[in-house]
Amino acid sequence: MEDKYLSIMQFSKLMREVFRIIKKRIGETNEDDLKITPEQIGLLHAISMTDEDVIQKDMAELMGKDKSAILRLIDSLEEKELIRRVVDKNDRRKNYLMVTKHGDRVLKNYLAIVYEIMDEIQEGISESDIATFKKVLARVKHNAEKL
Amino acid sequence: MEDKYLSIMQFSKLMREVFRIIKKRIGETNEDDLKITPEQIGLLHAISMTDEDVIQKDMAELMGKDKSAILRLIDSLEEKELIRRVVDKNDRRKNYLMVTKHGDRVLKNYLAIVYEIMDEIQEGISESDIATFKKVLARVKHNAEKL
DNA sequence: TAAATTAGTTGTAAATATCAACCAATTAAT
DNA sequence: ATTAATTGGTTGATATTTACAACTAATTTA
Repeated sequence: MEDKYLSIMQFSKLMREVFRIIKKRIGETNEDDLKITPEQIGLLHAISMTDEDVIQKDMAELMGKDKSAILRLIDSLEEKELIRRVVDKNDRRKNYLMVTKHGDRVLKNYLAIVYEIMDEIQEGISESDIATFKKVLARVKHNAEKL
Repeated sequence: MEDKYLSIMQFSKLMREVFRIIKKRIGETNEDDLKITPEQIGLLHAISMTDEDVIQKDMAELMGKDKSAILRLIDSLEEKELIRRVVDKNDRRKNYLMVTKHGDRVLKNYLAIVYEIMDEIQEGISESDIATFKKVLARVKHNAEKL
């Protein structure tokens, strides 16, 4: 009956599974810098990926979270010296979010582990199926944004 | 560079987006019974879907969470009278988890909304692409379980 | 019968989230 | 130009979820 639908429940579980694997691998490296929560790395990654410099408000919108939630994530990233708040000279209400060198390094190392896992997780799946998967995902994302 | 990989970060964001939409739609219905968290409905759904009667330990394994986390989710579901704990007569350590009529009703109504959203979210995607998507997902899940 | 295992519970602590109230800086309106 | 409104960020309060460890009670195994 629900066969034609993507199952959001199964999605959630898969995500938990993947983050469990990431956590395990990170633990094995003994690199304390990498011991960072999914939410924190997600935000760091998002800040690092944007084409333009961003302020806190931008990230709240981009991540689809309340500005206070973002603020606290930023606090935790700043405490770990992975990013820095830089006040806009022209509009002193705004904090630009800058990734530190250390932040770059940590992100890179983290992603290396993630890609390693992704390689294993995608084993046996053809490139064209991966492409289709990504195409569907992009479309779903597009459709979802309008709702 | 990271083009051949599925992006776990984007995945997370999409999931948040979908749950945001669900929450919004639920809010519009004004049905208080449906105001239930994603984790709670996820567990209710999982309990309802199993072929055999399950105990708490089973759900912890199935959901990939600590047994105490499951226990507290069960507490919250029981408080809302969506499920009931029933002690096994032969082994009094075990609690079978039974979905109440009310629980069935709430789950059904919730899923109706989810399916409605899924219809909109899958618009413009061919059935064969959806099928491929699900195939990939199943394979990913399978691969992930071994790690 | 004693020891080990199993299922569930409780305490504690951390992380995340939202909402509302608030301040300070900036912009718009009268 | 002064007041009013808006904007970006912060704080406080509260709720949910999670894991880990220590524990109890019931059942099995030795």
